[in-house]
Amino acid sequence: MSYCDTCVVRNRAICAALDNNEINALNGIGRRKTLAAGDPLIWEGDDSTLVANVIDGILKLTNSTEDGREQIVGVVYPADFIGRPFGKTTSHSVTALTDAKVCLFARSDFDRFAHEHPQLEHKLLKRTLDELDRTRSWMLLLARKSAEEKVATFLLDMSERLVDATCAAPHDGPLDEFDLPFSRQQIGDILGVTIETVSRQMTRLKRDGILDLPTRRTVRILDRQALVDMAG
Amino acid sequence: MSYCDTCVVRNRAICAALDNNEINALNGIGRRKTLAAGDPLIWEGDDSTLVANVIDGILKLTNSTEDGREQIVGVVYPADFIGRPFGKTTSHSVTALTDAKVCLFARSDFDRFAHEHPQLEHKLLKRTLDELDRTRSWMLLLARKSAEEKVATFLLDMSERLVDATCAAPHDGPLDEFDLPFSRQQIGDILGVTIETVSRQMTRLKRDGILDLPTRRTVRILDRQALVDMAG
DNA sequence: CGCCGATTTGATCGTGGTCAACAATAGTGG
DNA sequence: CCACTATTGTTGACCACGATCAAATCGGCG
Repeated sequence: MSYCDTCVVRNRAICAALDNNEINALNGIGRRKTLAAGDPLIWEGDDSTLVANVIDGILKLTNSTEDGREQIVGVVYPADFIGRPFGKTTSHSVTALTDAKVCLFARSDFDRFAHEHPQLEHKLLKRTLDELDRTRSWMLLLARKSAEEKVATFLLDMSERLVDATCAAPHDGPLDEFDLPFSRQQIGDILGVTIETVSRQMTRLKRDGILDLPTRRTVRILDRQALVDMAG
Repeated sequence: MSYCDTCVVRNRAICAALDNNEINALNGIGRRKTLAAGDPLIWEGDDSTLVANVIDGILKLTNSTEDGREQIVGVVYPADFIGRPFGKTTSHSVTALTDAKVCLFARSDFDRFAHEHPQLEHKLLKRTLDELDRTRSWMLLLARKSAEEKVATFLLDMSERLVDATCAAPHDGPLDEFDLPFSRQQIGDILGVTIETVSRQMTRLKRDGILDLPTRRTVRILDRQALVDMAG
């Protein structure tokens, strides 16, 4: 009897590539860990000794300059994979944004296991290729878009990404109302702007009737088309 | 007798994972293609029907907004892999920056071949993970660094990346003199700044005695430490 | 030599950063 | 449940960096 039997991401994480025997073997080398919001999991520049699957919660990947400027270079959701297998060092920090549960492996154990299970590597490869595409698209936003375009793009992105988080209704398509899993500071760190700029743009969107902001964390999209036009 | 026998990147590209029999099989589904500087290979949003290995030359990967702003999201060198296997669409354009030679595969052929050769997928996975790390580091630069820091970082990056291009001396370490494979416009597109800003920063570095710029494309680093300090 | 594209240089302007004050919300203990 | 505090978010004033527009200069090539 393994933890995995009851794992909510069993069929969405890379583990979906494995049959029951294999899952049991994997279970033998992994362990669960619970993180509180704000807890670090991996530090930038650490030796790469850990990899993990996200079971529940949201975590951020960050890079920082020596003088403390921080950039969020990725956000991981349940079923996503964390860490740098087959390599010596990790180039970014991983920190829980919400309370989170992860399934943790020693990198060396995972590397060995992956090597013996090509289907697992295949899943991981697809995931990594997807993530690379997403990351590259984000570069265009960071480098070329105005603050207005950044915020509009971000909100649209969220309304799509958070669909399975709110697994409530089986309707397709993006959400028109959702709770942001980020503070204003974190949104700034994602978009490469300051907290004040995020705030000003949000206020403006509300004033123009494109959004409603019932609470600080809640967003209701009133005019999606306007947002799309604005996203550039 | 296959093309691959004489391929200069045979032992550096992902093909290095294959033995001679396998290489022959791969050779059967690939073909060489020559590109002139400026030639496009793949268009953003195309159906993903091609993948390739770079044999010689340098190519850029770009994303663009509808209104024509362009961002270079990646640069590929000999032995690097191009394209999006196991997926439906490519999210960026690929264009030759210099005259180039590539080894081209139909995506479906490559996908099938890769599936049957886990060692190949493994190499590709490592490469993709490396590229993802590099891309994420670049996000910090795009989002948070000043023009001065961007240019300094870029020059240091070039002095390291171009080492094997100039396979002349067997000395390790970065180059202190090299020819940029990019125009000022392209440097701007990599750093997310305008051509004028690149030019001004370069001029300033020269005036301060940190660089010498014998020709428009040649860079000689006179004070590497100053550049490092400046890169932030 | 003369042409054309690439680059440099200069002048001006606007976006978003910075600094500072204020407001709202969440969290804590009486 | 409310007062009090700490934290987070909002708003305003000002300024700097880099964009934009424009002109001059360089360099390669016929």
